[in-house]
Amino acid sequence: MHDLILSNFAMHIALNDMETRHIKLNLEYKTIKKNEVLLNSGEVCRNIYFVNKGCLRVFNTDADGLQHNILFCPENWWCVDIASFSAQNPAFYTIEALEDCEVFYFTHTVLEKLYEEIPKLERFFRILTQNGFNLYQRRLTSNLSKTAEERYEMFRSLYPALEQRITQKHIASYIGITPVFLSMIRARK
Amino acid sequence: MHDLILSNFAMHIALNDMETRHIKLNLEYKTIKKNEVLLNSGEVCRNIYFVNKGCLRVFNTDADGLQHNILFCPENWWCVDIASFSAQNPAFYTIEALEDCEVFYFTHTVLEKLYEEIPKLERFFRILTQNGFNLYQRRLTSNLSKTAEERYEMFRSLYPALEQRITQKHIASYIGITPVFLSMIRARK
DNA sequence: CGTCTATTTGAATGTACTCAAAAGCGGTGG
DNA sequence: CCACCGCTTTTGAGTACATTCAAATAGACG
Repeated sequence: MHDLILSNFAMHIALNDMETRHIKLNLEYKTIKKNEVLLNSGEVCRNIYFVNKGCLRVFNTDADGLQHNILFCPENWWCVDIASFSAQNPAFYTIEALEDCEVFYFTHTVLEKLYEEIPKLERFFRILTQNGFNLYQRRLTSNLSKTAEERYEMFRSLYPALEQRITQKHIASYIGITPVFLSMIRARK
Repeated sequence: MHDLILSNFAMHIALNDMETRHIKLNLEYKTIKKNEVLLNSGEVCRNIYFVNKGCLRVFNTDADGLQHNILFCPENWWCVDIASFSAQNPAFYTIEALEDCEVFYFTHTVLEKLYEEIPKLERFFRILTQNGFNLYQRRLTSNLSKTAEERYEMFRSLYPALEQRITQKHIASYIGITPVFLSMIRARK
């Protein structure tokens, strides 16, 4: 049951048996249905989620009521509103299930305690944050320099399996165009 | 001389006299001339810079040879290609001085050593990375949802003093439009 | 003072959006 | 299992936002 998340930790840190057991004990688990909301914009983000099965999306709703997806989290991804989680203040983003999901999560309180008990975990999440920082920096750069068609191709190579699982309207929102225009891009191939 | 950088540390961590002295001893200092390059895309980013005076820009040059600014670093900002610095592999970005500058910096080797000696520093840079992560996430969101004119207003409110110091062409590149179009936006006010 | 670069202005073009209508698709209930 | 409803995708026409190219003007720097 914990295979995926343990292999995820192992990507950046080495945990011994005792640490592994301790982490498992502190890890919560839950299943959520498609369209269920894990975090609402305006609420405090109390948990950091690991997607074991299914797919989440992170989006913001702008002043005109339009939704903008900034991230998809399929299996093996971590998902959180980092600003809200780390400062425990109201979230800017909403997190919602695109499919039925199974997630593990740490509450903020538990994670702070675990940082003391297993300092390696702090390192793990620092690396995760760094990678995310870099990912967004790169995406910002490509949004500044590339056309919608090129961004669509980038999405397809970043998430090759995901295109079949989520609707075009969500992909369009992620790359920053209207669903109508995405349909036109796809038509001219 | 160290006033600004010490107050910057104090924003997130409390250092005692001994730690402060130790950090000062490990901190390098240098002055650079306008247009001088601190890091070239393709080189390994060996240093993490703190801007004490002047202003740096971070940009990437795309396949067509066009430059795209992703960040300005005036006084009191940290500046680094985080992916290159943390993994010590070739940088994606170039860092260049927009004005004559004074910078402090840690080399990668020294910082790794300092993390062991003063663990609070690891915390400091984790928070810095988190803030940066959040900043880029927000900018990505606003680039997806706002027009050029709105993004220009956002730039002005984020960097109020900077507009007078840097050229329009660099601002245009930062908000992702051509200098010509920025000039038109400014004209219709 | 002259040269080089940045900015402005104008016209033509292209990229992406809005609005509207039709077609496709998935889930639900009879 | 089919019919219906709601949502997504497609298609088309007209429009707005932003770009390119070109030329003129202004500014910065040696």
